[in-house]
Amino acid sequence: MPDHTRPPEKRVTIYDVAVEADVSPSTVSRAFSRPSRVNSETAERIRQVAERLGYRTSPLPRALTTSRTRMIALVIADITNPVYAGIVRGAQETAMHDEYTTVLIDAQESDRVERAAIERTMSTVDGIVLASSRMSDSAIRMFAKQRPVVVLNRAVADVPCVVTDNPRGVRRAAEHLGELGHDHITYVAGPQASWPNGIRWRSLLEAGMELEIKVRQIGPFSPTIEGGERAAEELRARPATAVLAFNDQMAIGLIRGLTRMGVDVPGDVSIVGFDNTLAADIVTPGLTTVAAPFYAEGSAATRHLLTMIEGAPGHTGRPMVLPVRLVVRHSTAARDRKAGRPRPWVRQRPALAASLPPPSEQ
Amino acid sequence: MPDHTRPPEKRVTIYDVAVEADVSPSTVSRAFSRPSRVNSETAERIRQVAERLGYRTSPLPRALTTSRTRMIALVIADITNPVYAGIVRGAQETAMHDEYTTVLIDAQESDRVERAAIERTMSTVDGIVLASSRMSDSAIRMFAKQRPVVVLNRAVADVPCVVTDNPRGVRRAAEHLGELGHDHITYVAGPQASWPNGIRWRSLLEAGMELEIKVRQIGPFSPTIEGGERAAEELRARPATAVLAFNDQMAIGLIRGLTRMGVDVPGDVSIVGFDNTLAADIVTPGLTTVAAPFYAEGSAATRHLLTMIEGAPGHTGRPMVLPVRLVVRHSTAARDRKAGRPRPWVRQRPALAASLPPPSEQ
DNA sequence: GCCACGGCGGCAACGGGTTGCCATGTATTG
DNA sequence: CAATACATGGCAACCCGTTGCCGCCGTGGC
Repeated sequence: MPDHTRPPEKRVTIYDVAVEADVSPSTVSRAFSRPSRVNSETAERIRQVAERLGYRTSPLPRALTTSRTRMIALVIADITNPVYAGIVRGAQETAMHDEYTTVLIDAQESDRVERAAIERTMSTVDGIVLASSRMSDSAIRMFAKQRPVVVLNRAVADVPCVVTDNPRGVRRAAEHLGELGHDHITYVAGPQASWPNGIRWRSLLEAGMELEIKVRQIGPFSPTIEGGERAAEELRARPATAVLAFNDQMAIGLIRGLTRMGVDVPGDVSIVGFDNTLAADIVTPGLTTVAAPFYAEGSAATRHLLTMIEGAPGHTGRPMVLPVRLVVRHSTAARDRKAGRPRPWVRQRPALAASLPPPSEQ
Repeated sequence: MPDHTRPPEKRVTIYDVAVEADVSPSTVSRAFSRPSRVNSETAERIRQVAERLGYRTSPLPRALTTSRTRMIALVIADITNPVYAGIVRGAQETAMHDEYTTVLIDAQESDRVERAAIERTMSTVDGIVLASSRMSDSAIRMFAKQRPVVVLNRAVADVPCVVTDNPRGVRRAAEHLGELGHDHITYVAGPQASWPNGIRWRSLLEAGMELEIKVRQIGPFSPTIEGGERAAEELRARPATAVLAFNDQMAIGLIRGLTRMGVDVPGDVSIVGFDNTLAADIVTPGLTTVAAPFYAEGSAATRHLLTMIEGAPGHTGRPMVLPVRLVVRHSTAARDRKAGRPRPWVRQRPALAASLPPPSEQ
C-alpha cells in the first residue's frame, strides 16, 4: 500500500481536483455536470484524478446555484400503521431510481407536528408527497404554492392527487356480501376527519341503492384494534350479519370482540376489512378485505411529483385513481338463515372465551 | 388584507430582511444564529421584520460554512418489516426534538443498495444510524471514519453500538419453558448472516448449560412466515415440545404449519418468538415472545449519535445494552407428559386443517 | 490570404448565510 | 479626566460548485 494510510483530512473539492489535473475548477465542474461541454480526453483525465482523490460532488453547494437538492419529502400520518410500509418503499424506490433521496416525515397523527416538520424541511426539498395528510385543504394548498406537492389518498382541489378506487372496492365488497345472501350491511366508521372514511361510506350508500342492500353506519371509532373491539360491543345492541369495517385493524378488533362474546365469525357475522395488511392474513379467521396497491400508490405519487419537479405542469384535474381488488379469505360466509338459533359450538364458546388473552399487551 | 395577495416571487433572504430592518446582513444572520451577539432590541426588530416577510433561514447555505446540515440518516434493512416502525419513530422523535431532520434509507435487504444509498447521502448528513446493517464490518468502519455512525442491533468493534439484551431475553425464555417442564428446546434459526441470530443461539447454548436444558438448532430459514412454515415441516421429522424461534414472523409460520399438520400449539408444542411485533398479539394462539424496546432502540441510538455530532467522543467500548422482557401469551404451556398419545381434539384437526387458508395471499 | 465559426477552457460573479476582525460608541475604572 | 473594557454593528472573505461570457486557437470556406 502506498501512503494512503491516513484518510484525507478535509473534503476533496473541485479545486483539489483542478490543481491535480492542471485545469481550472470550472472545467472540473463541467466535466461532471456537462460532459459534452469539455474535451472528452480532458474529461476522462479529470474523472481519473477525481477517482484517485476520492472526490464526490456535493449536492449542497450545487443546490445553492441550481436550487435543486434532488431530495423529496414523504410525509405519512403514522409510521406505526403498516399501511405505510408499502407506500414508503414504493416512493423510495421510485425516487432512488431517478437518483433522488427521500426524507421521511412521520406526522404522528398530528396536524401540528406535520405542519411544523414540513415548514422546517420545505426549503431543503424539491417537492413533497403528502400521504394521508391531516392538514386542512387550505394549508395543503398553501404549501403547494411554494413547492410541487402531490397528495395521496385524499382529493384536494387544485392540487395533484393520487387515490385508490374506493368506490369500486366498496362495491366489490358489497357484491360479495350480496352474493352470500346478506341483504343488510353495517359500516363501522373510522375517524370522521379521514377522507377515505367519508368516501367509503358514501360509496356504500350508493352501492346499497343499486344492489338493493340496506346499509347503516355505526361509529365513528378509532381506526385501531381497540376501536374495533368497542364497535363489537355496540354491535351487540343491534346485531348485524354483515359488516364492512373502515380498515383491517378495526376488522380484526371486531373479530376479536365478537369471538369473545361468543359470536361466530363468519358463521354468525361476516366481516370485510380494508387495506389487506399483513395482519389480515394472520388473524383467525383470515380476513376478507379490499386490497390497496400500496407500493403502486407510493410509486405513482412519487413519479408524478418527479415529473412536476422536472417542469411538467402537474395535472390538477381529476385525481389519478389506482385499482383495488377484493381478497376473499374466511371471515365472510353465506348468511345463516336460522341466525339466532344457537348452534352447538356456540354453547362451547364461553369456556373458550374465558381462556382468551386479556386486553393484550404490546 | 393588505397587498399580500400574491405570494413572494423569490425566496426571502437575509439581504431582504437586512434592507427592511435597516441593518447589515451579518447582523440579521447573527440575530438568528447568535442572538447574544446582538442588541436584544435590534434582534427583536429583525425577528419581526423576518416574520412579516416570511423569512426562514435555509439550512443549505448555512451548511456551506458550518458543514452542519442538521440532518441525520437512518438506514434500515427492510421497511416492510414491522420491527422498524418503532425504531423509526423513536429516531424521528428524538431527532426532531433537537431540530434535526431524518433521512430514511431502506436498504431493501441488499448490501449493495445500502452501500450505494449511503454513499450518495453521506455528504448531506451529519451522522448515520445503521439499524441492522447488512454491510460488512469493514464497510461500516469505513463509513464511521468519515461521519459519526451508531450501529443498532449489532456489535461492531471500534464503532458505537446499541443492542438489546439478547442473552437475557433468551435466558428468560428458557427459564419460562423450563418452569413449564420442558427439558429440551429447539432453536429455529434465522439468517446465518444476521448478528442477532448468532448471539441468540449462543445465548441459548449458555442458558441450556446453566438450566440443564438440552438445546439443538435447526435451520437456517428465511426470517419470514414462509420460513417458519418450512421449519414446521422439518420439525415433523424430529419433533420437539418447545421451540424458540428467531423472530415473531417465523414463530407465526411455525404455529400455522404445525396447526395445519394437526399438531396443537401449545398443547403439543410450546413456541416462543422474538420481537413482540403487533402480529404476535393477533395470531391464534397469542404468541409468547421476547419483547424488544423498539422505540427506545431508535431513540437511544439517535441520542447517542447527536451527542457525537455535537463533539462527544462516542464511546466505542462495550455496546449500550437495552433491556428486554418476556411477554407471556398462549403459545406456551406445561409440557404434556403423555405427549404422543393423541387427545380427542387432535383427531378433529384434519377436518379443520382442510378449511384453513391456502398458502396465503399478500 | 482573410474571415467566420466552432470547440474548448478560463475568469469571475453568483447563491445565501457565517464569521474573523475592526470601528465606533458607551460604560467602567483608576 | 484619561485610559481601558465592553457592547454592538459593519466589512469582507469564505464555503464550493455553477454558469454567462469572453478569448484563444485551429479548421474550413471563399
